[in-house]
Amino acid sequence: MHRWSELFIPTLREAPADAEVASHKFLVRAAYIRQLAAGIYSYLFLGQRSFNKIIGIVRQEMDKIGQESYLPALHPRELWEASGRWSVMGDTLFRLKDRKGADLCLGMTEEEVMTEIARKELRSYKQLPQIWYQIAPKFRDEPRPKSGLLRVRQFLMKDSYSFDIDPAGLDVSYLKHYDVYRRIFDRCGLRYMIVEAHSGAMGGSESHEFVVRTPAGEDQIVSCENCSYAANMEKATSQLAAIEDLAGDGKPLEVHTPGQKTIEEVARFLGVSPKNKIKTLALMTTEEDPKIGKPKPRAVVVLLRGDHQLNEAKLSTALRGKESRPMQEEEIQQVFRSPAGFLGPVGLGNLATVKDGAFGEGVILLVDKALEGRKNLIAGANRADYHLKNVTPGRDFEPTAYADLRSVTAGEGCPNCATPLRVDAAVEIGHIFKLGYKYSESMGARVLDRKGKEVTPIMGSYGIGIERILTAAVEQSNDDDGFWLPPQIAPFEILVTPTNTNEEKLMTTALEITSKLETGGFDVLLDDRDERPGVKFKDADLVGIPFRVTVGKKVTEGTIEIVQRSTREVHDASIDAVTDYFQKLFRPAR
RNA sequence: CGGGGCGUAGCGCAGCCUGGUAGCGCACCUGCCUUGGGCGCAGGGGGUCGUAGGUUCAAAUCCUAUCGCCCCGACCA
Repeated sequence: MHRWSELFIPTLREAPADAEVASHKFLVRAAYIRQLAAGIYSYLFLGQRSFNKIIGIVRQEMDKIGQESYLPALHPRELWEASGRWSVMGDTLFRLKDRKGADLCLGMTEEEVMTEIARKELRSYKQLPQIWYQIAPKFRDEPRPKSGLLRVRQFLMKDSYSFDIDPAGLDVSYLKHYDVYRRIFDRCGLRYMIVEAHSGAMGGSESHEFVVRTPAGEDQIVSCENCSYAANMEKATSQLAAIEDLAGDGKPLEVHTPGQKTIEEVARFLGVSPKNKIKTLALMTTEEDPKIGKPKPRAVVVLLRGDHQLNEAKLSTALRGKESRPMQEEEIQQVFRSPAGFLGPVGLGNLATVKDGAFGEGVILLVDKALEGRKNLIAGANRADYHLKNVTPGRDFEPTAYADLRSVTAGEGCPNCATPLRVDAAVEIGHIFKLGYKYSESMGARVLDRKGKEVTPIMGSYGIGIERILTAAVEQSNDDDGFWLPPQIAPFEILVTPTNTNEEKLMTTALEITSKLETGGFDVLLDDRDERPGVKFKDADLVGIPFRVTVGKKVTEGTIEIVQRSTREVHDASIDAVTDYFQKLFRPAR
């Protein structure tokens, strides 16, 4: 029997001053977690119990499609160099040296280790498909840990990896995960959405995120309330209302725009809408120079409609997976021979073209599709205090390529049905995606197919953030006094509260009810502390347990109270009927 | 990485500007009292003022450095 008086549940009356989001405040106040360092948390008794419940559900469902394993968190550098991620991951990868000076890192995910096992052990198509998973800590040296458990440097992840002989096989493994994830999140009692996601630059063909809408979230998701369209911001597209082009049929014409640098300033100065203006962004990327075998900088110019925002994930896709950064002032001078603020595409020499799917020499000029077919736009003249009128893409400059580069905003038309889209913040709790051949190829995993030919297995990878399930649940269900969890993931399902432990009748009844409920298969916590009722009720409201049985004065009439935390609904039940009551209530969920 | 803020008892904070005995509320311990929404009275314990250096007769307070934590930004040229 779990007696509160003997347990370590240090609830707090006040939240730590630096807690901003509800889940952070309440998980600390309710004694689920304590912070050890930035983005690093200890899980106390209640928190760990809740995580164990979540892990239990995840494990039970994952066992239906995969095999559990447990991989090291400490990885040798060589493994990550083989996949190329040692350099790609930058400072987000925790790195350390052992006593001999050998480089190691702490795993962020385990593609390398899983693929290493596959490379060494898998020989034949007969061994495929495989789905291997684990539930283990992951480490990421986030530039900015924040929001309690939402963005941390160490966290628990269920990660799984599939190996298939061909893309059709991958489709099956992917779908299995899709279905199992739905069961997992359903069982965890979350209200979640499934959205199309950016699959990363390297060959990922399909990807879905499982998200929970909450203002505390860091993801932006775009969804349609009319049809089923839903995607995250990195992937979302929309239909745009037609824009009336400015009149004019001449060649580009310089106009004096003294000191007018920003889109808004220029538009106001010229009396036009930002929608008739071109936004010119100057960026630098790096690429391998085949002649010298070393990376060299490469200029990228991006054009967007004046009121649109660049989406970096889409840009990265358009650049074949390369990262980029804004140009420095000197670099802008070099490429444009113009101060920032008056940049434009007209007259840019040395533009790259695309041949055989690769960029040729020169400046890469990427133009957002929203500018395709537009006419008579305003753009910078590459000269201080001047802009150009009558700029028409395709006539006055030739883009290297048109691409979808902009972020969708709320109210734009759904790509399927034109209904205005909504944009919401959300927490990502799960992500599945088709990796393709990236790791199996780079790390040299090969199997023989039916014909005895060597082929590279195709992979998928799939993650679930354990802590985020709890965090999202708290964000979804809280009020001023605390939060309530779905019984399936709550540390306890029922809290039994005798209002006065000094009254023998109350205590014996509370003990009796507690043990009956336990016998009935419920997880029960008995609040046997010698505290005033107010204190116990406040704690009861705080700690996330979805039901409370109050044992008070009415025991003399053979009655106790059952309180549902979510609604605060109270009803009386006879002492003998308590177990029955919960059995009926819980049966649908069990 | 850029900008801002904060480090004083377990938690929340005051004191710092204007240098001179380290305080308040909650929590904790003891006793009494109370028992349906963080009750009351009395007594008590607990702090290297983040760390290091400097200025000074004297530093929580002024100066410098450093570490930690939080927030905003890191795209609109």
